[in-house]
Amino acid sequence: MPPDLNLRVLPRTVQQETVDKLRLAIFSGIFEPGSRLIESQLCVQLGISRPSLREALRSLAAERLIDIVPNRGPSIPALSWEEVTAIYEVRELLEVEAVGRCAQRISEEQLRALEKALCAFEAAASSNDGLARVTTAADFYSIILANCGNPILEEIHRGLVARISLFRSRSMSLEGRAQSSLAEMREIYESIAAGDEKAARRASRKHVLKAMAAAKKSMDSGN
Amino acid sequence: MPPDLNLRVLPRTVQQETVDKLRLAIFSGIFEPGSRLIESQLCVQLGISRPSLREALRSLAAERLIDIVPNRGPSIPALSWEEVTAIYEVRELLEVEAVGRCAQRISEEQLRALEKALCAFEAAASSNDGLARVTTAADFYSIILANCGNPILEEIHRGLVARISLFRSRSMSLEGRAQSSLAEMREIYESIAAGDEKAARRASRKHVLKAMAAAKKSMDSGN
DNA sequence: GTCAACAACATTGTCTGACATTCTTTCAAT
DNA sequence: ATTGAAAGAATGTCAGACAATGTTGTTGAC
Repeated sequence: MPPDLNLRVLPRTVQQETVDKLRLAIFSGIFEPGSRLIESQLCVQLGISRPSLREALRSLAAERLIDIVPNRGPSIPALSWEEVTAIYEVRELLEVEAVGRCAQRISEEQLRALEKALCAFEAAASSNDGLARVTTAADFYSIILANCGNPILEEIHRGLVARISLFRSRSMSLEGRAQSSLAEMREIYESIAAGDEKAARRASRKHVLKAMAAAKKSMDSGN
Repeated sequence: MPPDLNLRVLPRTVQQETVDKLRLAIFSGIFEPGSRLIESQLCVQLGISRPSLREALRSLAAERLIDIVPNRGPSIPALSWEEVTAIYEVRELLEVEAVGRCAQRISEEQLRALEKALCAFEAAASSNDGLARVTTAADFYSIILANCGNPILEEIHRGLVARISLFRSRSMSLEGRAQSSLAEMREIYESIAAGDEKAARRASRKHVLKAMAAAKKSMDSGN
């Protein structure tokens, strides 16, 4: 028997579907930060039973995508700027490392995929579709992280970025941010394509720092 | 009213207690890696109902402390060496950063606490109490991480170390590992005490690399 | 009118029990 | 020995219930 033929189709359970749906809902910002999630309401809206919902909520709480206070139930975290800063700092640490490794080891094929993702973001950056900007940018990173050679790094980075998804989408709709973001991402891409690890790390660090500055700006401007 | 007086005693729910108990049980290695956890058995052993147990299991799964495969249920992950390596690499990234930051910002008081933790580990290292070695070593890091100034870094580091707790305790009982570990930790402590960030980072990196080598050795030696 | 106590309501935490679906194992037949 | 089918075990999911806790609104006192 071929040893690693992973053909098994994982059945999707209600619990998993629910986690995915809620995660997406949180990303899309339909829940106000700080607002509470009422189990009974969610059950009706999602068409599932309370036990299934509660299991899904525990998963999300462990991912830090929601807070659960005993006897008060789940709510959307209202991140302070200190927390956001802390997340961006760790993100920088991980992302710079990932970009550096990626520059050393990415395949031709994946590099082409990365280029394609960059083009997609370029198109989105010029458009007015806020959602498209965020998702295409996410695709770009996702390819980099998938090629850094360390799945744990990838996993943790994904978790961190998820927690600040709202800030990212907000700051991405800041005047001019999409364009400068594009420039920074192009620099990252060029460095990776050239296999220049040092330059790639530099570009990546610059990009994260600018993203953090933009997030702060969007946060200060009240919105 | 004093604004930030966080006096609220968070009630502990059955679910939380269960998560903690199971986490501890996993750390202590009473479950064989790869072995399955049977809900009905755990319910009886923990004296709780299935819904509560299942919620706890979802939390642990999100922390990657257990695997859950649909229709097969939860099991203890059997980490491959590749995965362990990946975890150690990210741990290095985070821990080196934390140690470096800690060297710059730790208070006198916390420094004394760190020294005390080091002494506790020194005592444990000379003893034959395997559990004490692991816990005192964990205390030492925990103080460092708590003083790195970034709670996210701390949180993620804790999660990562949890996932390789078994390897850590195994390698710590390797002949001579505790003593060399002590020397490395003392070097870290000295650098932090001297406020020498560069040296602290160097010492930390060396320590993690040696720990990883020890883990590999203990893994290869079958056990 | 403002504030505090209290009652009514809403929500969560937890359990029991049930059933369909999906593994897993056993055992018989080829 | 391999295959196949049937029995058994375990999980996924739901419905309903009730106590404990939080929240809200009302009443009454000052």
